[in-house]
Amino acid sequence: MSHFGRSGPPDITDTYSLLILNITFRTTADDLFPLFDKYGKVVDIFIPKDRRTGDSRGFAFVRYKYADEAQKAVDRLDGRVVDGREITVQFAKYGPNAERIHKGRISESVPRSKYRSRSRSPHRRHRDDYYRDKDYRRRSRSRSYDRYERDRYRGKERDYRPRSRSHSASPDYSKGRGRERYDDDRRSNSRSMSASPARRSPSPRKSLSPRKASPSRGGSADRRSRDWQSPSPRSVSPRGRPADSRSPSRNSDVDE
DNA sequence: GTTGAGCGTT
Repeated sequence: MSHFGRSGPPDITDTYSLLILNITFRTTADDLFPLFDKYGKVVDIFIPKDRRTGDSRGFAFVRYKYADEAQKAVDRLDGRVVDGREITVQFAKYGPNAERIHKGRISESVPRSKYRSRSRSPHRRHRDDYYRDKDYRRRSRSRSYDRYERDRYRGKERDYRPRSRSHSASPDYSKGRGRERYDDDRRSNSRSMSASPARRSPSPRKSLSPRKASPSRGGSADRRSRDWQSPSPRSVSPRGRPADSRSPSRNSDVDE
C-alpha cells in the first residue's frame, strides 16, 4: 500500500513539498495518501513522529511531482476537514536538508554552508528546542542516547526535572562550588583503592550498600538518595562519587 | 485516554 518513510527520501530533486498542519494526532500517511493522490501524483508522504512515544506530531509532508498539482491540492485540501479536524495545507517553507525551498520545490542548488543561518526561524517555541536545528552539537558531553533520555517534553511536563539521575550516573550536582576540596579528598581516597581509570562505574554504591541485593525497584530508593543529598551535598560521603567532573564547561546549562 | 504552534526521515 504505502511504503512512505520506509526507505527514506526517494527523490527530492524534482518534487514539491507540501506542509500539512493542524491534522489530528492519529492521522497517518495512509489516510492522507488517497486524499492528496486524488489531486495529483504524490511521490512521497512523510509524517514526523516522536522519538520517545512514536506518535505523530500533528503535521505531515506531502510531496508532489508537479507544482500545478501541488498548488491544486493546496487550494483544494487547504481547510478541508480531516478526521474531524480542519487541516492546513501549504507549501513547505524548509526542505529536508534544512534549506530553503523555491515556492515549494526543493532546490538542491545549495552551494555550501554559506546559507547556513540559524536564524531561519523567526520565532521558535519549545517544539523547536526539541530538534533544535538538527545540529546536534550537544554531543560534546553526552552520548547520543543521552539527549533522548533527558530531553524536555513537548509541553506536557514542563515541570519535568532531571532528578531521576540519582543512579543514572550523572553527578553534575557536586560541581560548581568548592568541588576542589571534595575532589582532592575523594581523589586521594580513589587513588588508594584503585588507580585504574575505571572510575566511571555507575554503580559504586553497590559495595557500600550491600543491604539491597535485589534492586528490583529503584524508585523509592532513588527518592531517598536524592533527599539526603539535595539539602546537604557536603554531608554526602566522598565514597560513591566516581565522576568528579566530566565536563565542567557545560555545567551552566543544567545547574542553574 | 490527554495536547495544538509549527517545517521532515534511512
